[in-house]
Amino acid sequence: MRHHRDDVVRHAIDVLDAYGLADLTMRRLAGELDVRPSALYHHFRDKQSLLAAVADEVLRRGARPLVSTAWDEQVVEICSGLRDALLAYRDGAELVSTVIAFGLGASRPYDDLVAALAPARLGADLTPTAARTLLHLVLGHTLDEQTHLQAGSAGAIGDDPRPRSDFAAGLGLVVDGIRLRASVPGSVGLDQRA
Amino acid sequence: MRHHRDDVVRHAIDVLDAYGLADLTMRRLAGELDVRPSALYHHFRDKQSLLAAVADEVLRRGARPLVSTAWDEQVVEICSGLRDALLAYRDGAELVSTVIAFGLGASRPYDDLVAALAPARLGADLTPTAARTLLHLVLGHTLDEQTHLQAGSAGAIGDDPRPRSDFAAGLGLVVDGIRLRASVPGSVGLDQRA
DNA sequence: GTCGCCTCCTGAACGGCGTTCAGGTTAGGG
DNA sequence: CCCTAACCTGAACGCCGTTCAGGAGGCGAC
Repeated sequence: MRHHRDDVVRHAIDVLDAYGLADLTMRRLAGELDVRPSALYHHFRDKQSLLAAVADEVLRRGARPLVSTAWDEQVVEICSGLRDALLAYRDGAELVSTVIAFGLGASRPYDDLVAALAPARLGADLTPTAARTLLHLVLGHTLDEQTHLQAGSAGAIGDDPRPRSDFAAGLGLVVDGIRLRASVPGSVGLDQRA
Repeated sequence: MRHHRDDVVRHAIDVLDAYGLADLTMRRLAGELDVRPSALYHHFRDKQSLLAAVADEVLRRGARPLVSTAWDEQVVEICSGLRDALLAYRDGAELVSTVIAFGLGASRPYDDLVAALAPARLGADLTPTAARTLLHLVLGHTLDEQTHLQAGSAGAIGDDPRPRSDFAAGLGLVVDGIRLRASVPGSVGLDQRA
């Protein structure tokens, strides 16, 4: 049976989730598609491009529409949604982190953050900095979290799991820092429990 | 000539700086030491352990004593020092990031941050969270920065370099967020330019 | 002085990886 | 029905990390 680009990406996600990023190899993926490895190079220039497409698909599947109107709540939504998307597949955080680090794709979360931060009217050119800071926090934290989760679910112990809502706490830290520089205060002043 | 563990680590750093992490291979390192690859396995159980030792040495070489007394200034010192250490060698940020992510070593910066944050008396168990948040910021940012720096110094253009003091701005964001939760306010209230 | 030990290393192999390329096959529109 | 483009094969290349049995060499103990 012959495949298209999308079939390859779909199967790649299956392999990723079943065997992990280290075992997401061109040969194994080809085997899963019942095809010779060289066939994959008809669809992707190299493995990096494949991984970029896989990362984009992981993010696409995890995408949710924003429901908040205040910029700070939107930021929290985007970051939490990104974390959920990364946790949805084995090694998702590692995959997306490397793709972003090499600048090959997965730029959607950054763009969304910049858009959400725009109404805050941060001073100078602080908006990209804030967006990157948030992105680094989410990627780093989720990578940590996922590594420890998977180390725990395998036999390897010796690593205490992360506290329950560590993510929310770290994110709150950064959002507060951003809020201090905002000309438009977001939802601060409203009931924080709302 | 026969080598010790430390010779191997030293040469590994040379190879890292000259050829990059991707080309820091057991075979190339062995070649540089004028030795067969299998000889390296007398000194290190596997490549991961080697990389952990290399990361530790990179951090050790970059270590500087703290000069500040206020906790928030110490935090900035530690983070800036870490960034400098990572930038001192090619792919330093990528190396240390992966070693930390896999939990194989390079725990010094985290421990230092926890120690520096202690006097702030953050609520609940927020100290480890704050330390990790800072660490993720520094690692993520520096990885970004170094990637773009090296992409620029190679022929590959198309990527705008990061603004000059983007790092300090992002760090300030997070430190302010932490300061909001501190029972001991650090150097706030003193002249910020001091 | 030589014996034995411990450290360091060799030589050779194993299985796996990403990637290339010339050429075969097949589906689907004109 | 044929042609073209999309898709794939088969075979190879040069890397990689890692293992293992065994050889060499310095050095302290006797």
